[in-house]
Amino acid sequence: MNGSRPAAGRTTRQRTEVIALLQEVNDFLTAQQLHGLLRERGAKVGLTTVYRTLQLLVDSGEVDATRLPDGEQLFRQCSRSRHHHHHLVCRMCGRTVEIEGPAMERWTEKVADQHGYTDVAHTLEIFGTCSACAR
Amino acid sequence: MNGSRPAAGRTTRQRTEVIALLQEVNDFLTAQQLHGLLRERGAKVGLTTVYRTLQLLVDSGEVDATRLPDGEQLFRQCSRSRHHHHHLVCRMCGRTVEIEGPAMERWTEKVADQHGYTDVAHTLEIFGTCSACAR
DNA sequence: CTGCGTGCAAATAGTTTGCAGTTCA
DNA sequence: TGAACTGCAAACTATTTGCACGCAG
Repeated sequence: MNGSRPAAGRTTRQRTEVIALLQEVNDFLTAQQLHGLLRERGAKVGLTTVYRTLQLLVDSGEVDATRLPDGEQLFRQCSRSRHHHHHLVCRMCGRTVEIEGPAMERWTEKVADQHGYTDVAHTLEIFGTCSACAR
Repeated sequence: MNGSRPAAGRTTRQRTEVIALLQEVNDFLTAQQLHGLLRERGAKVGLTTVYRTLQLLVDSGEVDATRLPDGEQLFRQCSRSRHHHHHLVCRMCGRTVEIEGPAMERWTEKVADQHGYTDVAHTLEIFGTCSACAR
């Protein structure tokens, strides 16, 4: 229903760096944090480029994007397995756990269907305080 | 764990108008749309006040807030029954259906618990195309 | 070569804040 | 009366866009 795939574009130094960092961190980061980290490690990448690259990656489905309750965007390289899942995020330290819930997935579709909605999608985020922060 | 309730504040003309409109519309609106509608119907309310009132209502739990995938905030007077629920939103026309899923609620808590997360909360939105828009 | 990609600065858009005047209790 | 509320304009923040230059293919 959505054959997005190519969207690769050129292989530039900055794109490589952004992607590399995303793979290393393997956690949610805002575009700004990402940009900051890149500069720290010496990579000369403009904030603009970070945004543009991220946008590209999200469009091609290589990166997941969410929003903080505060509204800022968070990016993470996780759909690498192209596998749909959700996140359990610590509201204190941000530690994230990937979770799945096939039953829940089915439930959302069933509900949407019962109300006559098609082409269903959903977003689910679970927030909590992780054991380390709770202490 | 959270006995929020009072937070009423003063009863002013503008607050009354905002609340009245929210009750009438009973659907998700952005602060700006709300402001626009208020002006149309002659109510003289400043955008600033709309934002401040909405913030107040959200804090006191009288109003629900979400975000468009685009990032803007949406407000709706629905937790009136103080009952936790979610929404099934048409991505075309915005038509919204309130839904519940006790089993799903329990599931999120169980998952969070298994990972040692406490003080759990979650957000879930289901997007789809309603029957009217699908035609 | 030649057009996609980059980065700076300026532009947006939504939301918040400072402050003086207004109003509810 | 006097603290809470209002509204305008200015401030902010995150993100986007215009444009000239540089580099991948």
